[in-house]
Amino acid sequence: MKISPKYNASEIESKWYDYWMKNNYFHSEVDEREPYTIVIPPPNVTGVLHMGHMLNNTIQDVLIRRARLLGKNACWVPGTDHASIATEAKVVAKLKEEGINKNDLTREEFLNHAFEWKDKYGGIILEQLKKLGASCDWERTKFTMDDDMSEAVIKVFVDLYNKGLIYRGFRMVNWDPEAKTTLSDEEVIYEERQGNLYYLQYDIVGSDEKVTIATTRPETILGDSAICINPEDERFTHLKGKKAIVPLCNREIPIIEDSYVDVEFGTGCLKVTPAHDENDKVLGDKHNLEVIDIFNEDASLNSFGLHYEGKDRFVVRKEIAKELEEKGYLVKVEQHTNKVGTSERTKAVIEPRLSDQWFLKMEDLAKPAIEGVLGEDRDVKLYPRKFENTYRHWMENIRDWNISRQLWWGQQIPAFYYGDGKEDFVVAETKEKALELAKEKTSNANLQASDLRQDADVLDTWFSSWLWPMSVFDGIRNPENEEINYYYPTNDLVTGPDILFFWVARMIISGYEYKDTRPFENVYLTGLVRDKQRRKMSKSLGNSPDALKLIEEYGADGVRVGLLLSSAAGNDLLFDEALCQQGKGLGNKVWSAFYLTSLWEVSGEIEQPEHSKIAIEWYKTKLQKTLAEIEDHYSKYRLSDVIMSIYKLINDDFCGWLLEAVKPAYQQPIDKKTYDEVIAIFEDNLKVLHPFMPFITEEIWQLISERTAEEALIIAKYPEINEIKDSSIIEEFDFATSIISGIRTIRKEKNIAFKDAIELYVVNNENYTKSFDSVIKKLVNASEVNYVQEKVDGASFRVKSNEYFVPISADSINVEEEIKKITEELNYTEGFLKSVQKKLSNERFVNNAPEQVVATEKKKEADALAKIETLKASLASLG
RNA sequence: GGGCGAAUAGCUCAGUUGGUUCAGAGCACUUGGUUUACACCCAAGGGGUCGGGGGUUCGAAUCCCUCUUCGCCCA
Repeated sequence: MKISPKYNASEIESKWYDYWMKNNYFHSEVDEREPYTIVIPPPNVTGVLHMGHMLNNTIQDVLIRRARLLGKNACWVPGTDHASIATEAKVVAKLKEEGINKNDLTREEFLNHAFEWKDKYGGIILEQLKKLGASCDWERTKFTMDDDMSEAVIKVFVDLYNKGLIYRGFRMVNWDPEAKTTLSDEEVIYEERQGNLYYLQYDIVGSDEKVTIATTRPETILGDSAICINPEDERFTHLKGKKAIVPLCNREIPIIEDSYVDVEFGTGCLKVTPAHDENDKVLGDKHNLEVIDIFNEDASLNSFGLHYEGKDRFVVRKEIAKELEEKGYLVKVEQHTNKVGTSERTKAVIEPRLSDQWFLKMEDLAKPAIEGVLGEDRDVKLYPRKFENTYRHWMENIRDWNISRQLWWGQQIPAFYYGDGKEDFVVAETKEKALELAKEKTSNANLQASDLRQDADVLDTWFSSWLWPMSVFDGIRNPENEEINYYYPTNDLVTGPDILFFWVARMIISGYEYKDTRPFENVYLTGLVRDKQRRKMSKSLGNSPDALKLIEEYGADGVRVGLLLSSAAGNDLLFDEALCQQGKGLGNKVWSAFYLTSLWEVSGEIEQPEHSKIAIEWYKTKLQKTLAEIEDHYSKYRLSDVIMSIYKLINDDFCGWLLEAVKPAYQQPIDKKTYDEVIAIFEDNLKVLHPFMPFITEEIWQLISERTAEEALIIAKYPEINEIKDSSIIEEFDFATSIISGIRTIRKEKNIAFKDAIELYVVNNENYTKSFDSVIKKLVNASEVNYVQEKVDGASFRVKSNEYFVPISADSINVEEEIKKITEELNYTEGFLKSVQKKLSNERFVNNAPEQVVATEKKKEADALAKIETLKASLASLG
């Protein structure tokens, strides 16, 4: 068959993806083989592929494809996450564009819009993953709000409630006034903001005294319920037991004492606003203070805001400062930088707010998950290990998880209220069951379903994704089903360290709680993808390349290799398109090597030449050695080292040395034995490379010979890894490459064209094998390798204590230069010898160092001495 | 403010229990070359006081102390 000298990625990639799909290679079913399972970190259902996804999913695909080649039953479960806040925000924004206000819709109407949106945009990202070559079992695609997935979530909620682990609490939460919902601590991003520190004067009841406090939020004075001083602070002793008057609203508040107050900060005197600050809430509880909430849910002021009622907090901040100034309460304003919490999704400034929320008690649940990761047997292993410390710190200081969100898009909390009392509710999986429970609890048999009102809140998105590895196999609803028993626990999880706590830790927790086992054995934490200037890739900076365009330009294979070449686990990846170029370059190299073999005319008539025989023998050993190295890298999840080893194997060893050694002369046929062996080697190379470059390897595999569907590369058998009994051939070959390099250098220095054959003379002091002479002759175009006892006139070089001579015409020999070169080499070697001998003459070294270390030093000494002797002999003959 | 981690070639990083895998890789750079697979190529080469200082040791990139700089997480 005629092979194109150029490789066309985009055409070939879609061809093979279709072929793989058609033959159902990605699909997995329970069978007797060993399972290998990965669940995808479900991307947001409305998301589009970005560089982080590319990295992440390439790694997963490499692991899955490798497992498939190793004969395991590989199952990669794909899916998407409903991403409550992010998606709801997008739907609200879209409705707004259409002139529809969310608040004018019923819950059902809104959800209809949301599902419409999801059906339209959801899953785009999964289609994009296919372009990357992701070999997911698409028949298993899941969505965190599928009916069965939601059922599992509700079941778990009810179960945890019944275990007493879920409770309702009036707590200070992070309130996003824009999305009008609670955020978990992890969804709050703290930013440094330039603000003001306002110094305000409060009058003291029954005296002319005043007290000055400093605050960054003057609008909250309307919610003040105390002034607090440090009892040790002598400046304020005279205020003890007195009362102050809040400016503008003229409320009397107590002056309390607490050592919490930092005497250094501001005036050393603090206003206490329990409704609007976490620390103040603690103080308020301790001192039994009134709680005055001055905000509406959109952070505009309510009736406690007096004449500011209805105005936004930031507007009020400016206006109230002005009013306070006019009325003489404002002493001064200082510039002040403080950290402000903002919403990860809406960017709105977070308002600490007291409200009724649902919480999950974490302390006991976390214990097995701490032991699982940090215990001695490392039941769950984190790669790289440095994340274990971070994990420990978080898990040991874990706080209860606020699982309710004031949204509609998500699983509605299955709590049903039958009255107005705080405890007038029941928790059940369905309304029917709830009614039964409510009847029991109230002893009111006449209670109707219509009397029950379900909690309006939904559950935090992570409350569904923390069950992901179990729920995708229906392991919550049917805990003993065949699939969960087979595929769970899964093997590897690949994700970013930014969701170590959001997601990974919680899956570990739920795994131990519901299956009493780890959810996965290994967690590979990738780094973040950054640009060359180390900036995070983001839409707003516009520094994120279009993933699909990259694939178009470099091919999926090229992008995959480019991404992995520089991404050691846990290290940030500084993305540079040049890396994709390198990836594409490897593809071209492989293709061109294949093209070369396709040009060969094979003859059964000729014998295998010596140089081919020995080179193939060497490569086979080298391949085994590399396979072992690769295995070691895989076991440590060092995928960038794996691909680098493969890169060197194919680029240098296979193309650079082996093919050059066996390549027949122009228009000469190749012997059949060599051809067959090279093709077999090529096939092994393709298998090793397949997980990284699935498309081009399959293409070549199928072109090498006609294959049935059962013989496709994607399901081929990975090369066997055998222990190398004798690796001396590798060292001998390395010696040969040094000789070859030496001759190439001479050719370059003396301007000898490659087509002009040279003669080579050797003084074989090392007693080095002659096995590779045929290879050397071929690769340097030497007509003869002559073994001699004495120096020969011409250019020379040395490998260890062996001397090599290439006779050249007398006028191109520069004796002075030769002398200089050899003298330099001699000086270096003598210096080296000196340092070795110094060591060896140190009695303490000889007595204390291990025998082997001393032995190697002695060997160094002997080698150096031998070399010095040859160098001196050379000098003598020259001079 | 608390915790964790990092600093090695121009860049990105390896370097495991102190000693032949100890100063390495890839890229970039310089020089030369079409040699009938590949210029998306090949060959040869230059380049580092292992962040600074101190200590332990026969021996330190590696262990300890200290300083400097940077990153991440949490409050």
